[in-house]
Amino acid sequence: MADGRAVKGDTLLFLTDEQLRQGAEAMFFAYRGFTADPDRILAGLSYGRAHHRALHFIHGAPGTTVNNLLTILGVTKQSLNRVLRTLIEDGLVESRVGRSDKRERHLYLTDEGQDLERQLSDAQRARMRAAYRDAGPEAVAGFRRVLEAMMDPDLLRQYQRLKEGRG
Amino acid sequence: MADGRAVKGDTLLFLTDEQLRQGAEAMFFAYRGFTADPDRILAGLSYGRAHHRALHFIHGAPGTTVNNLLTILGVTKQSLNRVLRTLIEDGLVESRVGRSDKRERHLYLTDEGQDLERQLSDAQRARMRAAYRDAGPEAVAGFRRVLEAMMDPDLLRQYQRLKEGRG
DNA sequence: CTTGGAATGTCAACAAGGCTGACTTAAAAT
DNA sequence: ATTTTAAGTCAGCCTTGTTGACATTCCAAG
Repeated sequence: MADGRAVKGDTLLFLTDEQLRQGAEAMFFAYRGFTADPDRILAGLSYGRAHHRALHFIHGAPGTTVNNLLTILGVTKQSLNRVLRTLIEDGLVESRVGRSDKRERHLYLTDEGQDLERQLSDAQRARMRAAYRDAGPEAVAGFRRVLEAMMDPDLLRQYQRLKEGRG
Repeated sequence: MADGRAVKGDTLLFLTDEQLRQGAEAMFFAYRGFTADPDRILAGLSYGRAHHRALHFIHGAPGTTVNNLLTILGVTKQSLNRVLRTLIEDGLVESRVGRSDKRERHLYLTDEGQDLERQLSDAQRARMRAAYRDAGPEAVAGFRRVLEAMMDPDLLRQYQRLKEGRG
């Protein structure tokens, strides 16, 4: 029906409310698909999505501190601590006292933690790879561009600073 | 770094694991941005994301049954019922006993329900519209294509059947 | 017509994972 | 020496998932 309307200065409105609504629904259903496979794996281990997120970001920035992780994940330290405690107790994550600043705890995945993280991310990547293949390279570029425009820019900057900081 | 590798038959691998990882993170951060504005509105009303979802899909398919909604939302009927009960008590949703099958309850938004739904979807659409504008029409098309490829196809079909059924 | 099974929705209780607030400990900064 | 910061803990609350038990209604097989 109402197809894309072309642009005019910056008052451009190339999308109707209905198209935006459909976009929101697509986002909802796609996110469900996106988390479905890891969720299935986690369910059998008495872990949840919160554990997956912790493992993912520790993997991506080994040696990161608790405080960094809090900022990235956007949860309270009490909430993160509950998750982190079980991961440490179960031997998936190691917490080392900081050398220069002994107040800090630096977080690392153990071999066992690496294994689970890989299992989870393999499942998730398989789904994404299939979706990317179906949609094609140009669609993927657009996908990434829209996602980036949808993020909170402050958070994005913080995250990039974090990753650069530990090369 | 490792840029897109071109395709070759169907063993195409135009993306590295690292690029897929970044895609997953983008999805995570973008979803946070996507839900942030409605969440803020809901927080002041002692409602949550579950209420938003119910309002959204009742708006989109007025007269739908509880069972339909369960399928779409992917939760148990007990979970949905709690949310629905508060919405009905608060006068945002009306539940009418089915005419032909009295076991069914058909759901409608009241005027007040319409108001809140609109407030929430306006906030969400504003964010999406901004992201779409930043990314441009071609990116949006790609975005939609990837999202659709990422959904559970069964669920998608069910949903489309539902919407057509009450065209 | 009756009866048993399936579908639909409700109530109760529990768990995960968010949250706030208050507090301790240790180390760093002033 | 004092204040601030990083991390952790305990207690308690809320939302939103889950199962299990149950009532109602419909429909189909006997």
